[in-house]
Amino acid sequence: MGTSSRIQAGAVMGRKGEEKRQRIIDAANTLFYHKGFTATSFADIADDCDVPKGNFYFYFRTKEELLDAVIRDRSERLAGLLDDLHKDIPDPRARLHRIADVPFNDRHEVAQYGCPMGTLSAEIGKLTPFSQNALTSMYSLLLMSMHHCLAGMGLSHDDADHNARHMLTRLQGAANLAQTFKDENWLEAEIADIHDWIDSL
Amino acid sequence: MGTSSRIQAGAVMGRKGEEKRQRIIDAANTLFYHKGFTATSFADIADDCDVPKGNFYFYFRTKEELLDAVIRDRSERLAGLLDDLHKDIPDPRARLHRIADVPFNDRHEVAQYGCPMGTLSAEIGKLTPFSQNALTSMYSLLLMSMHHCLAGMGLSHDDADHNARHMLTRLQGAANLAQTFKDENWLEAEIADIHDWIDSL
DNA sequence: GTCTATACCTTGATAGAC
DNA sequence: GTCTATCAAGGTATAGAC
Repeated sequence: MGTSSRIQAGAVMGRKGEEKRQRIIDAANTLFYHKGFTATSFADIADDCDVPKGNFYFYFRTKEELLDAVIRDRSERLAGLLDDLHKDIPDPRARLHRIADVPFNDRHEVAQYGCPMGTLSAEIGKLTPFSQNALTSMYSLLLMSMHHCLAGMGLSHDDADHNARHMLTRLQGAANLAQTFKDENWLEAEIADIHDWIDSL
Repeated sequence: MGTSSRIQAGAVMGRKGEEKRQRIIDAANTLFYHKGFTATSFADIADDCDVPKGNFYFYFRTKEELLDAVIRDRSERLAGLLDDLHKDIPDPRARLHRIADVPFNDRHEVAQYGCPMGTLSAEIGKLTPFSQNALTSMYSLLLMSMHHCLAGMGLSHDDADHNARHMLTRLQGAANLAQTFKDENWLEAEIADIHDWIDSL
């Protein structure tokens, strides 16, 4: 948090400011997910977080900087989630099953809005390289977690690499098609297959 | 073509008009793919196709109608491509291999802009149900072609369903992640795996 | 430090001349 | 039928009062 505000607008904030900044990020996070980055306006965000839109520029110099903060915030949440799984579930295979279930747990939203990372990445990848790094490092978190599980299950380094990529690909594709067809069953079916595949390794 | 113009603006056009309408669709098609639907303005399209933007409304009542025409145009191209494959390659397994190679053949563009259908679907799915049907019927074309190949390879109806879904999921995920990482190798690696998988069926 | 008022630009869409 | 000129609305961003 201190890290991310350093590279944002040079603002020095008190406790209240930090809290307000977070409110903006939270509202933007949801709206970028539900409507997309380009289709979301500052007015939309302002309505949702009760901060006047003119005030946004005290916390973020541009819309892209807000996007960056949103992605970093998501990364931190994902890192926390993966950390928790790592602490709570020592068995690597069981843990991998739980990772496969992450999108399934949100299947209703995923069928409506797609994968929060995948849809944003698809949009941003066309627009600007600005937040490219933040996005790929977020995916790398997932890949590393999967890799760690697979290695723990006895796979070689190369095999773990290969299968982590494979698993992420399937999850991403399932999320995209579940959204396209507005059908959670697509996600459900493919994730069920992934569970079988994990057990076959 | 006659069919699609009927449901668009009530315009009656001559040969020149049809040709101009097609120029608009072609330019919009490329720009929606490269920049996204929301981020593409009529001014952008007008610049690329040498038709004054005010004139667009003679051919399409709204931007959404233009989008619809773009998707229908893509559908016709895909249907033609699949038809050609069907005529040229009678062996179902060989044909399925060729279908798997479709995104691979455009790997350079896919690594930059993602899957033309998948990225559009991810964006549009959040905005409006307007072109939902046109999009899903386009995916259904692919699914049916895959299903037909799989059934021809001796799989039961249910197995063919299941595996067509699985294959489409992998292709879609591979395209998304290739774009995210700006890395054609991701696409290449996953499609290589799909070829192995096809041969294992 | 925080927020209001607003500038300036681009958007999708329209009206009416040719 | 085709296109130019323009609209009202909404976009991001800024300047400056409190």
